[in-house]
Amino acid sequence: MAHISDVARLAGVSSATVSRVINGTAKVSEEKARRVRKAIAETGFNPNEIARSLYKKSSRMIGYIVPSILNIFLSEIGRAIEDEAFRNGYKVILCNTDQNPEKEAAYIKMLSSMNADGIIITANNEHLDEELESCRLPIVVLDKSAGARYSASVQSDSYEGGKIATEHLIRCGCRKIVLMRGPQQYSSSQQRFLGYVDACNEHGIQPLFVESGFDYREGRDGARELFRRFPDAEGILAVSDMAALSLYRLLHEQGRSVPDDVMIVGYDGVELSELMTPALTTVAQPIEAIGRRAVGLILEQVEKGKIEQREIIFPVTLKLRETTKQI
Amino acid sequence: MAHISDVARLAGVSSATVSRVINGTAKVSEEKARRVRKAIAETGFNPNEIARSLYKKSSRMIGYIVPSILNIFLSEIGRAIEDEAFRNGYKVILCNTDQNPEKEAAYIKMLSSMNADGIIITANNEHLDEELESCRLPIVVLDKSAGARYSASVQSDSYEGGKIATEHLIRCGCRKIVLMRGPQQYSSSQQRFLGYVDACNEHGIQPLFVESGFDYREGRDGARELFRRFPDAEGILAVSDMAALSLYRLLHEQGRSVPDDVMIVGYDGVELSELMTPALTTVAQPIEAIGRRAVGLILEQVEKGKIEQREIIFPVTLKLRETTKQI
DNA sequence: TTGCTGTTTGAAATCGGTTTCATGAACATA
DNA sequence: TATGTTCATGAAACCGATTTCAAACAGCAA
Repeated sequence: MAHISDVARLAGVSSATVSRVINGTAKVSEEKARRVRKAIAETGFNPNEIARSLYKKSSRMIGYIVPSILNIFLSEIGRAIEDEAFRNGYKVILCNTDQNPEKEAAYIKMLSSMNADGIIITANNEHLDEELESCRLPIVVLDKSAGARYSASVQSDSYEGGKIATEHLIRCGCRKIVLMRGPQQYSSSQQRFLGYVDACNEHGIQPLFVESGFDYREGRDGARELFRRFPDAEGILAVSDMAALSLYRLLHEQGRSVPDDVMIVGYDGVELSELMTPALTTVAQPIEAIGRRAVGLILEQVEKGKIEQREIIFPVTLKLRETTKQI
Repeated sequence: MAHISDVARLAGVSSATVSRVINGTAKVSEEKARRVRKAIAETGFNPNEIARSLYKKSSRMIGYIVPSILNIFLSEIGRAIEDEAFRNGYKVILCNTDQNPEKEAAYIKMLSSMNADGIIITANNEHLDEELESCRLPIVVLDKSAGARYSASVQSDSYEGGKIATEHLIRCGCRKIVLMRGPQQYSSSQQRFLGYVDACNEHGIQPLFVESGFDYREGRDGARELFRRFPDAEGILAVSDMAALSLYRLLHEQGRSVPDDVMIVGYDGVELSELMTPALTTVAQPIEAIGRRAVGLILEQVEKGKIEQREIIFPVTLKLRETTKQI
C-alpha cells in the first residue's frame, strides 16, 4: 500500500502539500496540485484512515447498539442509519448485545476507545448509565429510559400510538381489549400503556394487559399467557409486529379466525406487516425518519462540538389492513 | 481521557512497562505490575484502540458487506458473525450496499484503509473483482461467484438443496413444479437450478422456472410473473423464505389454498419460516454455522498471515411443515 | 534596488499506543 | 575477583496521517 510519502516523493513535494491537496485545507499552487493528483492516481494512494483518526480524534464511526439485530424493527432502523451515515461519510459499527450487560458495557468502552463519534442505542439496562456517563460521546437513545444520561432522544409518539390503536379496536366493536404490554423500563412502553388506559377509560372499558418482550419468541410466550388469562379477548394490541405474527399463529392453531373472532393491531409498521397473510393492521412508526434523524443529531453534535439535550418525537400513523374490521 | 503516559507517571514506570503489563507481552516484576494495575484502576485508563491499530496494522474489525440487511437471511447470518467476532475480540462493520456498485467499491476501499482484518461479503457484482483484487485483505465470500478473487468461500450445498426440495414436491404428488430461480451470477443459484433440473429429469418432469430476486419485493414480482406464465403450477420452489411469504400472499388473494391447491417450499430456513402461518416447508441452511465459520476462516488467515484458498460447503436439511403435504 | 506584505511550502511536532534495542542489575561460573 | 549470562527496564523509534510554524518566495511600492 502506497503511503503519503510515496506520493510526495513522486510528485516532488512534501507530504504536507499532498495532505493539503487531498483535504483542500490550504492553498496549493495549481502546478503542484496537478503533479500531486497525478502521483495519487499513479500510486493508487488510499489514505490510511487509522492514522488520520489518531490525529483528528475522530474515526467517523457511529456505533449502533441494539439488543438484537434479529428484531426486524431495529434492523429496519439500522438500515436507515447506515444509509444516512454513509451519505455523510460515516460508518456504522453493529453492536448486538443480546441484552447482556457485559456486552453492552464492553461495546460502549470499545466505541469510546475507537474514537467513535457517537452512539445510537436501544437498551433498557440501568447498569449502562454508569458506562454512558463516563464516555464523552454524543449519545442518541431510541428509547428514553428514565434517568439515563444521553444527549438526545428520538422516538415516536407512543402515547398516541397506544391510544389510536385502542380507539380503533373500540370502533371495530371490541369491548374486551387486551394489551400486550412491553417492558416497562422503556418509556415508550410506559407511554403506550398510558395511551391504552386513557382510551379505555374514556370509553368505560376495563383495561387488561399481559407482559411481553418484543421479539418472536417473547411474543409467543406473551401470547400464550394472554390466552390463558383472557381466553375471550375480542381485540389484542400486540407489543410489536413480530409478536403479532406469533399471536396470529397461535390463534390460527386454536381455530379462531382473524378478524372475525378476534382482532389484532400490531405495532411498528415493519415491511413484513404488509406482506404477511392476513396483512396486519398496525401502528406505524416513521422508521426511516427516526433512523435518519438519529444520525443527524449525532452529526450536529459532532459539528457543534458540544452536547446539548434534545428530544424528538415523531407522529405515528394507523395502517388499516386485514386483521381488524370496522363495522 | 487518561493516556498511557499518565498511568506510567502515576506508577513510576515507563509507558513501555505499562504496555507490557496490559498486553502481557513481556515479563514485568510483580512489584511494578501491581503498581501499574493500581494506576490503571485509579485513572480509569482505557487504551486508545486507534493508536494501537496504527502500529499493529490491524484494527480487529471485520467488514460484513451485503446487498441489504433487510434480507432476513443475511441479517441472521450477520447476527452469527457479530457474535463469533465479539467472542474473539473483533468488531463488525455493517456495510449495506443496496446492490450499488459504487457503494460496494467505497466500502471495500474504506475497510482496507481502516486496517480491517477481513471482509465477509455477499455480492454479485463483477465490477467488484477489481476492488477485491487490489485489497490485500482476507475475503470470505458467502456466494462464490465465478471468477472473483477471494480467499475462502462458505456456502451450503445448493445443488442438494434444489434437489431434495424438488424430490419432496414430487413425492407430494406434484407434477407441474416451478422454480423461482435466483440471479444466475450467484453460483448458489446456479447449483440450485441444476439440482432442480436433475431431479425433474430423473422423474420425467419438465423443468419450469421464472427469474426472481431474493427479497420481499423482488419475490412478489417473481411470483406475479410465475402466475402469469404458469397459472396451473402445482408446486413452487421459492427463491427464499421471504419470497415464499410474498408468494403465499398472492395465492391467498387468488383464493387458492396451500397446500391443497398449490404447495410451496421455501429456502433458507430463517426463524420467520417457522412462525408464519401456515408454517413454511423449507430447505434450511445452517445459518449459525455459516456465520461462525466465515469469521473463523478470517481469523485463521489473520493468524497465519497468509491467504490460502478454502471452500467450505455445509449440508442443508429439509424442514417439513405446513405448506406441503405428503400423500 | 530596497523594504514590506502576503502567500506557498516543507521540516518537524503531533496523535497515543507498541516494540526495538541498549543498559544496567542480579546472579552464576571460573 | 573477574567474566559471562540472563533478565527487567526505559529511551527512542515507529506506525501514517495532519497541522503548526518559520522560512522562502513572489509581488508591489517607494
